[in-house]
Amino acid sequence: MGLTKSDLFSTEQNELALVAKAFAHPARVAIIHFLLKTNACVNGDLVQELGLAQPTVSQHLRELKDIGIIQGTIEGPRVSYCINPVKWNEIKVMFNDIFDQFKDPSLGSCC
Amino acid sequence: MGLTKSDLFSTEQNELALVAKAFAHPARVAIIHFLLKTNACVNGDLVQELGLAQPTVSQHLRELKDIGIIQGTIEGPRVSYCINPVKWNEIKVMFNDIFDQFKDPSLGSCC
DNA sequence: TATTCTAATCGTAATATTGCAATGAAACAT
DNA sequence: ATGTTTCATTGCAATATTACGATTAGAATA
Repeated sequence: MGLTKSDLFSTEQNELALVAKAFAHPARVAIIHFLLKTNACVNGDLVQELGLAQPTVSQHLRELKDIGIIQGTIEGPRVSYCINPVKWNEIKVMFNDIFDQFKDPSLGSCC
Repeated sequence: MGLTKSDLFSTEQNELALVAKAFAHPARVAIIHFLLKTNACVNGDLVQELGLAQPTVSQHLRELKDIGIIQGTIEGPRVSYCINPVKWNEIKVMFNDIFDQFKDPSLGSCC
């Protein structure tokens, strides 16, 4: 069906799934990488960097913005995007919460 | 088009995107949560837990298995799934690598 | 062997995602 | 004002994902 049954799951589970989607496409990972490296950039730079058409890049940027992981400000005819520090930290905490929940059962593990 | 242009991106970017997909659906997050909590379980338990049909759960399990984040062993008529400790650690490192690449520009940030 | 139980697979329908050409909007320059 | 530059939006085609009913495969048991 392609329709996720969000109501079956907890708010945390839905939220994590949403945030994970930011990283779930290589183009968006590449955008995040680039933003981390340059600490601010514009759409045009990314079109060069990624090799995707301008509307495609713009769309990925909007998704990242909707998720909240990046933010943008208008600079004359350009737009500057950068990582949202607060959200970034929230996401980091969310993932580390999960990662740390796993206790390696070194004493006779499961399967 | 719906066709990801993987060849435009680096191996790391594609790999991270692939792994992120494990977390990019609330049902899979719920499965991971459950596996973390119980440290091993079977498909049937998950059908109860998730409220999704058995084939749907089975499909999500296979995706998680394909990604490598979980592993399963046959136990009579049942299958026991659990977290793959090695892969789990790899994924943890991958995400933390990215998370730690961000230096908060507290001194006059970007946008 | 026949039955039963559990989970995987197949087939299919519906929705989501990815990508781009064309177009639009906003700021700036001439 | 007209053109230019930069990015967003629209509209559409193609592929991917999600979900489930029906069926199949495999193991345990009667």
